[in-house]
Amino acid sequence: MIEARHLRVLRAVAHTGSFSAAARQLGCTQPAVSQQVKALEQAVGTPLVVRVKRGMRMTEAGEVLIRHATGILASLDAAAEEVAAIAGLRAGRLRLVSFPSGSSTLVPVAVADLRAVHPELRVSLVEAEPPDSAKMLREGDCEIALAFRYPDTDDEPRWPDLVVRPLLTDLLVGLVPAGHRLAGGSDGPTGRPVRLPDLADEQWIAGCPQCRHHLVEACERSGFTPRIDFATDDYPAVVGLVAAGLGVAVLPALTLSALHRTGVSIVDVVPAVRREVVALTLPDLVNVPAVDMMLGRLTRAAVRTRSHLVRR
Amino acid sequence: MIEARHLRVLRAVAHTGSFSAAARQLGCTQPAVSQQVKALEQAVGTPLVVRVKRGMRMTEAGEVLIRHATGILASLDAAAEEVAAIAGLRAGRLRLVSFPSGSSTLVPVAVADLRAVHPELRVSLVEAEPPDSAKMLREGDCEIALAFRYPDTDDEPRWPDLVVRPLLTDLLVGLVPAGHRLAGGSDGPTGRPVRLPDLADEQWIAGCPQCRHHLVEACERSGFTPRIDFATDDYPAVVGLVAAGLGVAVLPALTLSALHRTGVSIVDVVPAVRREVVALTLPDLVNVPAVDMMLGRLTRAAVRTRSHLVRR
DNA sequence: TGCAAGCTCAAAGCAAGCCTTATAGTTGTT
DNA sequence: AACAACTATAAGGCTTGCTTTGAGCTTGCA
Repeated sequence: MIEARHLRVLRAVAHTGSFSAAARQLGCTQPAVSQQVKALEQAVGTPLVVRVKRGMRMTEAGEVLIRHATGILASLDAAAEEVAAIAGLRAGRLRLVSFPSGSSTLVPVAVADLRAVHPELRVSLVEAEPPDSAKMLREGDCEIALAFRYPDTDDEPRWPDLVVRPLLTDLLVGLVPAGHRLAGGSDGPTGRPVRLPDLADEQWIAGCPQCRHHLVEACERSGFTPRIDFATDDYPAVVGLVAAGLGVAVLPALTLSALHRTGVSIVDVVPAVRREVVALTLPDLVNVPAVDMMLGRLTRAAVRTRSHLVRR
Repeated sequence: MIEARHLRVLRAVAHTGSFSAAARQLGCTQPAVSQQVKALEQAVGTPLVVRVKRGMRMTEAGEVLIRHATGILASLDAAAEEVAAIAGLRAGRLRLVSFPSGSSTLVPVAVADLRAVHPELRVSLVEAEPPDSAKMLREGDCEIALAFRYPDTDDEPRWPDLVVRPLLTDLLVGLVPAGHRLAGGSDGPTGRPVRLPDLADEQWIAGCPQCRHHLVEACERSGFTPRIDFATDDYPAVVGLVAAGLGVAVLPALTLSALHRTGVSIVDVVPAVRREVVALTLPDLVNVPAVDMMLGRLTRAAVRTRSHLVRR
């Protein structure tokens, strides 16, 4: 079986015309070259070089093999270079999946951050909610999935087969129309914290399915079932609906950080309800440079975003 | 450094989708595959396969490497096949150099014999006299050189650095015009043998330079200097000149075996003078299948030719 | 639910390959 | 004639590669 090492040695011999010179070029000793050539000759079943008084000469088989070797070794180098480019973040592609409020907050910051250092790395983004995003990750449709979980209600180790990198802890805040009896200011929770039962009689506007599901559970733990009149994934719409006085909402603060909040008032909710925003990836992928780098940038983005979030 | 072995393993893994299946395909155990993949991943600095629940999946770097690997391995196979074709005499080229009387007698028989078995092998022939033919061989201009030597006068080990394969022992015979006082029949030495001094007073027609040189030496050892009126490499011309009664000649029997010998009479010369016809090649080349095969065919041709030669 | 089969990984033992050093033999050069 | 350069060979050490064995895990079937 012909190995690349054989071809490298043969090429050096053909190029230099001597075993000793080839050894110097390859950075090894002359007997090593001698042995490799002999091994290759035995592998192909015919002599490749002929020792003539003045230096070496190739046999016909040797010439043929050299002609192939140059191309093969060039292809090998090209392959190594291309892989190295991917490993070195000078090329390649990284596929992200994120839930909507993550893709509008953490992801843009992290991607911009990464692009400043590695502009050649192509990053793609698809939106999906947590149950689906982990599935996409497992099926190889992306390398990193941003997801969230509600630690207090979900069974704790939620993705046992995945690498879970915590990014930030998001806080659920209440959203009431400006002028509402519970309203504070519009730029932050300036009014008194509200308890969920205080909102038992309100009309509700809910967000994404999982958030809605968790909201209903939280309310039921507080002793009432929220009357949900609207449910939409579109958070600007939620804000608009609340501002129009059509109801109240309890949303993750992260969803609000990228929105205009005119006409609404944000209030703290007690007891505090948190959801944990995490980045998920496959165990094998944490060693992929692009994945590792992006995870780091997401963490940095989370740190920065955290301080910009609606304050506790 | 990427080795061909790595690529073969990676290709098997990518093709089968599992380490175990790849091991079965490669004829080794599964840990061997696992180790090779790990070694390759370490060599390129990034994971190449990601272990997902159902089988294996390639990372982007893995996909890139696989894409190159198919081409590289195909090139390697093609190279091995081409070299094997040369080694197996299904292709390639063999360059012969021969002195004229060899190229008109031994070579055609041997080449035809070889071609019957290996029609794809291309054989080329160039004519050169012994001093030059050995030089061409040493300089790589041919693989086999047919040459001759006069054992009794030349210093015995004439080509100490070459492989000398004796083919046949050629006998020098006299050539006199039909009807000459020493003439016998025309198809063989039917007359009495002649001694060189018997020809001291004749006019001489000489052959190639080396033969002429040796002829002069032989005559001088017999006590006279031949009067050489004509000297030519063209042996048909020599026969013609003798037939025309312009002189006598002493030629190797081999040179006559391919010629019409009308008008001349062949006589033995005593004491017998012999030249040894040999095939020369470089020591390394005897292991080249085409060379080895051709040397064998030349030997067979010599055996057959010997019995057709003008008899003792 | 329990069991069997298949897959992967990790560790250890063994064999093979590779490289090195040292030596001898040649050739060409000073 | 001595010297320098080159190659082939042998022996030793070391790395590498492969196999075996055992364990953990998931999947599929009973």
